[in-house]
Amino acid sequence: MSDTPSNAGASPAHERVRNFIEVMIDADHAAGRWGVNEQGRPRVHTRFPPEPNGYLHIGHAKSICLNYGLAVKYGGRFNLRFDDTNPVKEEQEYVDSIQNDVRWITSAFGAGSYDSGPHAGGLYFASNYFETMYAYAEELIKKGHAYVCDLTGDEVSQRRGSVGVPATSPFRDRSVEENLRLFREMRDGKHPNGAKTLRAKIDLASPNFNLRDPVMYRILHEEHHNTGAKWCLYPMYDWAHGIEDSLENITHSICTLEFEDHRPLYDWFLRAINEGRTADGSGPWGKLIPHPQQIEFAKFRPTYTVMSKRNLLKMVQSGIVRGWDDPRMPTLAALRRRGYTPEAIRHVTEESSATKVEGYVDLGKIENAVRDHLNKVAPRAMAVLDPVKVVIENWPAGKVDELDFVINPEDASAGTRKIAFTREIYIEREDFAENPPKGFFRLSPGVEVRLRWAYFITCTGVVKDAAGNITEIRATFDPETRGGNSPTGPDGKPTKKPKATLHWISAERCADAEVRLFDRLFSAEEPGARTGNWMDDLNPDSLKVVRAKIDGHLLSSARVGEKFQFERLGYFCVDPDSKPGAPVFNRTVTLKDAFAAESKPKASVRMYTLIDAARELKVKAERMGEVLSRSGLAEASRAELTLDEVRGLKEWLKKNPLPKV
RNA sequence: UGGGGAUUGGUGUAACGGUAGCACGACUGACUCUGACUCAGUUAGUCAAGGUUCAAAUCCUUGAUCCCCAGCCA
Repeated sequence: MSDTPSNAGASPAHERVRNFIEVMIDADHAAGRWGVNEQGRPRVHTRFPPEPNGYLHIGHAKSICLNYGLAVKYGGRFNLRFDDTNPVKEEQEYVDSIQNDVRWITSAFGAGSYDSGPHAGGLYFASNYFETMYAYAEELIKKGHAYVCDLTGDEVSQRRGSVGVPATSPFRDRSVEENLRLFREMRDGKHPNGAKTLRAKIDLASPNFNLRDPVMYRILHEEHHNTGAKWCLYPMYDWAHGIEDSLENITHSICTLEFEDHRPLYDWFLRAINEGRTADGSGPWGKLIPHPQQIEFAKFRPTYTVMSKRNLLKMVQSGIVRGWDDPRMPTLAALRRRGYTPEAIRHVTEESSATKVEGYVDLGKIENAVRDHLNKVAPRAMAVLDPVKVVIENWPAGKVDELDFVINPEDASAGTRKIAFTREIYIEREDFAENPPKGFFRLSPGVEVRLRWAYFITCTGVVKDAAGNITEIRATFDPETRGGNSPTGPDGKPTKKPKATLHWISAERCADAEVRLFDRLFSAEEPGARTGNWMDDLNPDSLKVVRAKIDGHLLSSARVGEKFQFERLGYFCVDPDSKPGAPVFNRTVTLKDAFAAESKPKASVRMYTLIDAARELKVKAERMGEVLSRSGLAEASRAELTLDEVRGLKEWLKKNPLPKV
């Protein structure tokens, strides 16, 4: 992996550490498994296999980066495969959006994508393998490993058995001939939906319920987005998936943790197909087919959001958000629209590494990754979200001074451009205080501040309306400070050092723009943990729209998708809703704000409340520390504590143990 | 109560019988024409109890807690 600027999201630190999958690959390689590629490295061929039944979200991005990253790291290949075995839930719209999103995320590697470049393995559809899968199924019937079952779905459920009680099916012992005949009838549309299934004959008493004769095929008289009306018989995931991997000669079939107890089934199916097959193809069944290794890892779950397709769909359909790409959503389409970069997403997903530990990823960590990347690449501009007018009393009316504005202090090659300074300007309302609180060092009466790249000004007074609201600030400028530089004394050192530098906009040369300020969609780290209903934790203020004063040059030059840092405010991205002359900006993320953070109530202030809450946990005090460390989330939810508060509480308890009971 | 997983600072993650390290956060300070960035420093951890060993996060035993599993979804 190179360290090109486009690759800046990847820190060398975490590339040094191998995740458990890489450890496994290296160990397998040492044992001679999988063979080698052209470069003599372990052969690695991965895939990302989404079902096209929804939009991809940031959790999928982790899987994409993991799989694609492995291919890049080992000089292997990566396939995008649609696992489209259930026509009821799948749509072409999703097929299109997923391809777009996978291309976008993989672009962060600077090494092509699934369909171009050195690691392109190609684009595949499980539905294109239906014929082969069908042939393998007949083979299993002939080998006595599968049978047609006439039980209905309800009957199967009733007969599933339970812990220690085996399942039953009266159709288990049909002859091969009868099974074959019935299975062909199923394929030929002779039976209605649900009338019959093909089941694998494994073990009705298995403690692993997935092995209690799982269904391989169900009848679904349904149009498929790819195969149309050709089939009315569709394979189930467990039967289909291993075959898909095998046909594509995948080495490592990476999926999420909930499939761990499907792995025995994955292996059973592949072994059943390979039974009687030989390396050279001699014998009745032909050549052995590849048997990939299924590996499971924990999902990527950010705090302050919901991730399941069902819930995301509900938000879209109920109008909580404006669509799948509403910038508040965790979908990749939304993140892209909001201004996130694929490099930042890659960085944060890789930083959390592939493990088997299920946890949450702080949303703050994700936000931090975008800040880091955008700080390096985003050109600066000035905008005032909540303007208040400042009149420079000693600046001649009508005079315009063209000053130099540094486009990106982090990138000297970005250069400078001109900005206009005039008698009337706007500054941010929160940058002025008539009676400044302690620690406030922005503009207030009698105080001198610097205007970024412009002049030092000193506040001389305010103008108020009848209600006492400040409508205008009066100030004077210092002509010796042009460009924002202090005059220097005889020793060459600056004679003035204002404590604050404010952003500003010329009132005479500015433009108006809609700016959409997003906040987290939910007010709880784990929506629904408290009440069981995630809707209860919706943040009513997740979207705020303001009319802002922006740098005049942005009016004509800003293009959809373009990203800026509005100095001192955050990173912003031009939304597709923009019209010529009427740009719309999305706030991707704010800048860190140490002053604002300091103004928040300290955790210790609320500690007594927390102790009370802790007692209400109704857990023995002597076990409090343990309970909080292990099941803190659930208990805290019941006590309506936030995670931050639990952390504070844990620290407090360390220093002040509660009395033993 | 069956099966499958998991547990290391606030969070995430390394260490694979031999110095518990890294990143992020938080806190201090320095720097600064963004209260940003950057830099320096501080803070803080092996789920518990036994056992094996010169030596245990790592091996053994017992227990605790959390997650997943009885779709003709994936």
